[in-house]
Amino acid sequence: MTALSGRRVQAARNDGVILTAAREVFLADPKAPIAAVAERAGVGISALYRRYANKEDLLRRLCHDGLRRFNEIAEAAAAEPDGWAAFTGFLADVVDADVHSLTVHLAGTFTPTEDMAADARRSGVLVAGIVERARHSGRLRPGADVNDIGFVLEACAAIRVPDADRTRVLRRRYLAVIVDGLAAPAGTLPGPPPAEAEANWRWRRPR
Amino acid sequence: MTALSGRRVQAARNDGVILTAAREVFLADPKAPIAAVAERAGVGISALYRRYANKEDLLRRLCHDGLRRFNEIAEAAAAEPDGWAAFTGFLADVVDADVHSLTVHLAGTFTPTEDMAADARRSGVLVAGIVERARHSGRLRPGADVNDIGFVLEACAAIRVPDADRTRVLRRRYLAVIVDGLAAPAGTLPGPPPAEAEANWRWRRPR
DNA sequence: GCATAAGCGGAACGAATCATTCCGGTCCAG
DNA sequence: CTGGACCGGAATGATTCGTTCCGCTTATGC
Repeated sequence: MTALSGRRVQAARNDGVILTAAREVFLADPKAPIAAVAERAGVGISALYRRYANKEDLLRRLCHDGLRRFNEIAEAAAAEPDGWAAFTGFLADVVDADVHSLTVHLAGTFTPTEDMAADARRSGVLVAGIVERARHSGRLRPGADVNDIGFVLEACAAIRVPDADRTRVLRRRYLAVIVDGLAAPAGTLPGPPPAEAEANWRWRRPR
Repeated sequence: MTALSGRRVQAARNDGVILTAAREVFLADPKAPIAAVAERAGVGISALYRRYANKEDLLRRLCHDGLRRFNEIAEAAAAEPDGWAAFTGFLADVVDADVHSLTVHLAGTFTPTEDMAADARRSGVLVAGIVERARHSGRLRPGADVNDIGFVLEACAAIRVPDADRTRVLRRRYLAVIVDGLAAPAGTLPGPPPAEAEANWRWRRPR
């Protein structure tokens, strides 16, 4: 018997426990101390340092996971045949996954790896495709731009109340408002859309 | 001659300089040290401590000023005869004044005074009036609620790029989207609107 | 003129706060 | 039986900040 109730299994379980604990803690307070994560996970500090060389490593991992999750969702949206449904479904899923709160608040606390930069480039491509299909469906307001998406998600991530479930519901509420605003056959939007540089600066690596 | 170039005048000028410096610094980083404010203002730390007993006092003052500014804008909106224009103009002005970024991020770092709580109550009343008039104009989407306003403003305040002017333009852009979404004759909004308690918890005083 | 003190710059101090290391322990694999 | 993987948590050392303090400058009141 290789697995079952051994020290190894316990350790493997801790891997997950620590990661979700870290997610929860840093979601609530991006500047939280490492000790808070350990406490939340119900493990000692050593269990953390055995897995990650330092805090920055953990943060990087957390963000990279979020980025990958984002890309998964974006890829899933490609499967939806209706371009507009793909677009709105994509936004809703990303908001639900709460991927943005983390990446947004943790930005600048670590230097992105080349891998992350690559994944970030990939999300750009994926989102561009989703927006293009939405535009092609004829329901997307003219003037809406690929680079608007990140900011829209950021706006939703800003919605917050102490209760997590309620937060999700409220975010959906305002996302609905925004989506309707993006679908409106209304006039032109004020100001130029964000440049790519304005949308992606978080993932840019220091030279 | 009582005023002109005396020590008194210089001091009075510092009052303003310090306040705007503090606003700028804490807007950029809510956890900024007091020394950063002094540096930005081009004065010594003593100049700060001569005016405010401690950091919390300064933060309170800053927030209270913001709250008062908010109420001024709300009162000004009452002068606009068209209910819908009053509503949209009010939102635009508040977003431009950038009143929310401060109050939102600084919440919890100090305990509100009774005066602030009173002003907060007053803004509730003012906003309720504005929303009521918007509803009466027939252009406000059914289901939109008074307590939605704070969250909408919070969402806009989350929009941020390094350049301040560009930030203002982008915020206006997404506010336009949201306003169109709030005007849409579209279907009902998902989930119940925020309860008053969810909208006002920042200004509640600890018992 | 001159003593007084308001107003101020900035160094010094002391309390926290953290990331990280280290020192035993525990308990499976071989 | 035993070496080592795994872990809890105290100890450490650096850093960050709020606040205080000291000495200087210069209006101002007499």
